[in-house]
Amino acid sequence: MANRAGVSTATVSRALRGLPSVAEGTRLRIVRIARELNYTITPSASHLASGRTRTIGLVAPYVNRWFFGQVIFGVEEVLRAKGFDLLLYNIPDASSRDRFFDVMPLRRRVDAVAVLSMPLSKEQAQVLTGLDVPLGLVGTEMDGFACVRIDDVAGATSAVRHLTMLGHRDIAHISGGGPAAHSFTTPRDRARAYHDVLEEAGIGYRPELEAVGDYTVAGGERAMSALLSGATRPTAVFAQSDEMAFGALRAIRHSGLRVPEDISVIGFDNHEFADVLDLTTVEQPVAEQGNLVAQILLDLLESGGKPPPTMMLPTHVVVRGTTSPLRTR
Amino acid sequence: MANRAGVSTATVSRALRGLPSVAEGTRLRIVRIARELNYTITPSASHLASGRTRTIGLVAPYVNRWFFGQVIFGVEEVLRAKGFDLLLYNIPDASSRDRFFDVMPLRRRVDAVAVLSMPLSKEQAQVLTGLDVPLGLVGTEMDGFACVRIDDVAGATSAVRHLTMLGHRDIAHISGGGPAAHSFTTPRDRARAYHDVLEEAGIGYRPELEAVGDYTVAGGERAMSALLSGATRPTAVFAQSDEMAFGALRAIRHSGLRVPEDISVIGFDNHEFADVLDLTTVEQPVAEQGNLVAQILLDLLESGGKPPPTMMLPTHVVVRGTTSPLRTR
DNA sequence: CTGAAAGCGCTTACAG
DNA sequence: CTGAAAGCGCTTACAG
Repeated sequence: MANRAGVSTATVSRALRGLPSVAEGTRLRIVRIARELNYTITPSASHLASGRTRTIGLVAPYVNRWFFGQVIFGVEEVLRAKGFDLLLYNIPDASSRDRFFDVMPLRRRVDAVAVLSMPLSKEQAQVLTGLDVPLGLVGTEMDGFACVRIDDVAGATSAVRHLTMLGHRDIAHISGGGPAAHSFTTPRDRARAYHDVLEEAGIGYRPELEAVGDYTVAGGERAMSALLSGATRPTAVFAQSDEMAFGALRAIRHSGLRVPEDISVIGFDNHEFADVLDLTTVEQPVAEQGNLVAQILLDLLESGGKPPPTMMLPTHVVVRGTTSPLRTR
Repeated sequence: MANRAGVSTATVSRALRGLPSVAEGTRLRIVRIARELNYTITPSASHLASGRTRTIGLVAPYVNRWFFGQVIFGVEEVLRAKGFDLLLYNIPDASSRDRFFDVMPLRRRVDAVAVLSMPLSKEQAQVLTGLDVPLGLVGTEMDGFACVRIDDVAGATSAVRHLTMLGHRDIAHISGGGPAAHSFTTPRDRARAYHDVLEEAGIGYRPELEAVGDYTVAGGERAMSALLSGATRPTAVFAQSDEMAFGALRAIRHSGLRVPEDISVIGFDNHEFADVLDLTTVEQPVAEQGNLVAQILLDLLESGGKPPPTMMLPTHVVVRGTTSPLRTR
């Protein structure tokens, strides 16, 4: 390529990267010849020489769930526009997670890392910090990461208040996260909001109105079935995710009860199917969180500096057909 | 690292890759020291020297739709197990597609490429072939690619036959793909099966019973609305995807009709929400197609050779609550 | 079983 | 504005 154009490889490199220190004529000629020869810079060689990979690592606990697909979409969109590549790591279970943090395939492979909504142990966070690249985090918060999230407390508060304002008092809660829930902000914050709203409404907390899902439809269905066979039948349910709310809808209808006449249901996320199933829910911007974290990482790469303060994106209740005022039986 | 262990870099390289030509004691010592020093081989240097990237490129038209999320999951799962990395490219629209094939960011970056269910022009296929790496294709078929797919004709045939066997004759069709449908196997094959089954059942084809969706819920809803306002009201509908079937269900219920009493609906895919919405559908293995294509590419990388013949995975009808025998009105 | 040496294809001071 | 040269961190014949 270089001798074909009659210049040194250094000049080819500079021309193709658009550095200003190349004569316009030279640049044009080199670019033309590069096209003719179908020549591309070899990224590995470039990385080795410059230290920059122009690649971002994306670590996700799931790639085949709606929320994560949306965030991945958002991240990829921004990266592609800037000519960055995306290396995707899916670590859906404990063993793959352990293996990932042990092997750390990201080492010397990426310029920055984005982690999608998942609980990280201190040790895991340290491994990432040890990469010595900008770190982003979506959906939760942690020291040393550039965080993009929603205010889960505010979102869940508005959901449960929606129910109390409709007159409901026997409000059940389908929580997420199981035993690890207390260590992860999402389930913890949403649960806290549920408790606080009941408290402030003078209703008080009744453990028999809580059941654990795992952010899946099946989990929500199981949780709702358990609630329905309890001593107090709730007149309303707050599910920590739409997927669990969908499961709850199924369980309620299976039991012969009607929504919202007998039981109101509100979810969280505004999943693409919330509209289809006419589910009242709390909307959060999802792809946007992906966009934002990618943009922040690219900025950090360009300008250096510390991670900016956490960005909180707004949520709001979308009222649809699964909630209605309490009817006295 | 090398001098820390008192050996040459060549030996470190050999030991860490587990080559047999290293004394056991030496290998153990090197591996231990590597752990202590948190040392990892720099992939770019390795690539530059060896020509192997241990990275697969995955090109998808969508990353935030159920089908694609499942396939990506399947591909990633196999790659991770083998220590390969996954570079993800999402090209959802014409402009990003053009740009992708023009810039070809995969060049000199990956050992193999998997393309997920999307129509490729001759030129685009040639660009990929020009990469000179093993190529995989999921969901459709093309020369030069290792293909993993289902038999769309067989799947759609079983769907439409399910309706004819229930006595339906006014069977509508919600097709996918719009104007480009004829150039892509998925919509074309499924449409052909619809026509053929009607033919063989002596029913014949009526254009007013066909409407175009675009594989989305909204598209299916629009298509169904159009069908309902047509001259002939269908008693059954075959939608080319579950997402479109979900939209159809909505449109039908909005119009005051009941499913399956007034209209039977069958979809295609067995989407995770088909069960939730009690939709009769044609199940296809999705993550498995991702597993398979990844495995084939890795095999090709190891053994060289030509792409194996197309693998066809089985489909079958899952009968749920949205289809029932024709009732005479 | 191990090492010295060349080379993979770039980028980056340095010099002019 | 451009080039020569060193160097990035590996792998791979080749030799022993």
